Amino acid sequence: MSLKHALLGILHYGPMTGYELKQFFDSSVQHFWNAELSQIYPTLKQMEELGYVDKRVEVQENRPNRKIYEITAGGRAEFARWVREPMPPAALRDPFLIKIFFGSELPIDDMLILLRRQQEEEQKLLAFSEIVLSARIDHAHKEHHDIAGAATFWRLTLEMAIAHRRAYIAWCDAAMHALESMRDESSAAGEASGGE
Amino acid sequence: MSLKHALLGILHYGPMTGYELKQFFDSSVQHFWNAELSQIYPTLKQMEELGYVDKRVEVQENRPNRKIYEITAGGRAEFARWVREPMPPAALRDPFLIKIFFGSELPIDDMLILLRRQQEEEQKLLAFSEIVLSARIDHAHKEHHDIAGAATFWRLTLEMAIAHRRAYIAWCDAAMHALESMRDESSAAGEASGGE
DNA sequence: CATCTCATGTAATCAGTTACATGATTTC
DNA sequence: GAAATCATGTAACTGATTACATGAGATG
Repeated sequence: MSLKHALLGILHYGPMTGYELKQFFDSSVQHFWNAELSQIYPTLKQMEELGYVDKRVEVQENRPNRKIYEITAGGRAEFARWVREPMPPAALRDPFLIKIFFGSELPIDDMLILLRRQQEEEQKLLAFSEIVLSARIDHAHKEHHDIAGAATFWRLTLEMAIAHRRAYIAWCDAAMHALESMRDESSAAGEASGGE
Repeated sequence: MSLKHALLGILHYGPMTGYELKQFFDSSVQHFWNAELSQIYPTLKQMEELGYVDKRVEVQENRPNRKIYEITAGGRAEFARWVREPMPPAALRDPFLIKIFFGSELPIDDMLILLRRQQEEEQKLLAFSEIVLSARIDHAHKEHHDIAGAATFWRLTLEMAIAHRRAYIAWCDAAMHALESMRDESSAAGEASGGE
C-alpha cells in the first residue's frame, strides 16, 4: 500500500492529525494521488501498531480529541527503504480506452462526440493543473522560502500531470482527425446512399 | 465496474469461454486493461444473472466443461448505453510520483538513480507497445481484413499508450536535467566542502 | 436558516490480486 | 521429467469508495 508511505512522507514536514493529513492531500498531491478520511484513519492506526508513528492526544471539548501523529525513527527508515525500492511503472488503466477499442460497434459520429467531450474534460483538468496548482506551489515556495528545495520536486510532479494531460488532449485531436477521414472516405465510397 | 463492459465488448466478436476471454485480454487490450480469470469467471456468472449473456455448456471429457457465453440483445443494449454515458477522465494514480514529491528527503544522486531506472522501465514498455503490439494489430488487420474498421480503433488505443509512455520518458529526462542543475548549483555554492 | 469547518470514526460494498485446488494432454 | 495449455472455479486478502453516525461552532 502506497498510502502508508505517502502519509509517512507528509509527516516528514511535521506532526499532524488525520484531518490535517487529508487537507494536505487535497491541497498538494491530488493531481496524482487521493485518499479519503475513512481510509486515512484506519491506516494511521495500523502505522502506529507498526511503530512508524507515535500518537499524542490533545483533549478537546465539544469535539473529538485531536490525535496528533509524529513520524518515528522506524517510520523514517521504512520510508527511506520504500523510496529506494524499485517498483514497476504504473499500469495505464483507462476505461475510456475500452470505449475507443470497441468503437467499430458505434456510428463514427457518436465516437466523435465521445472524444470531443473527453477532450474537454481533460482540458479542464489541464487548466486546473496549469493555473491553480502552479500558483499554489509558487505560494508555498515564498511562504516557506523552500527549505531543502521541496518546491522543485513538487513542481516536477505537477509537470508530469501536465505532460500527461497534454498528451491525452493531443491524442484526442489525432483520434478525431483519423475518424473524420475514415468517415469521409466511406461516405465517398458509398455515395449512392448519400444526400439529405 | 468496467470489466463487465469490456467483456460485453469482446463478446461482440463472437461467443467465447471465460478462458478465451482472458486470452483476448492478454493479446489485445493489456496495454490499458487487464483481468485475471479469478475475476472473469464470477463476473460472467453475474452477467448471466443480469441477462447480458446466454450460456451454453459444451461437455468435455478429462477436463472441465466449456461454458460458452454469447451476448444477448440486453447485453448489446447495456453496452451501447455504457459507451455513450459520460465518464470522468481516469485519475492519474502513480506511486512513483509520491517518491518524487518527497524527493527533498533524499540525496539528489539517489533521486537520479530512481529516475533513471524508472525511465528504463518505461522504455521497455514503450518498445513493447511499438514493436510487438503494433505488429499484432497489423497481423489481425490482414487476417480478418478489418471488418468494420476495428483495427483503426485498436490502433488508436495503442497510440494513446505509446503517447503516454513517450511523455513519461521525456518527463524523466527533464526531471533528471533539473536535478542535475540543482545539484551543480548547490555544489558550486558550498565549494569549501568540495575537493576529492 | 443553511452550509462549511473541525474531528473522529465504523460498516458495507466494490474491484482487484494472490493463493489454493484439480487434472489430463501436449510440448520441450 | 518439467512446463505449458486447456478449463474450471473458490477463498482470502488488499485497497479504495460510499454511506452512515455524531455534533459543536463559525460563517454567510
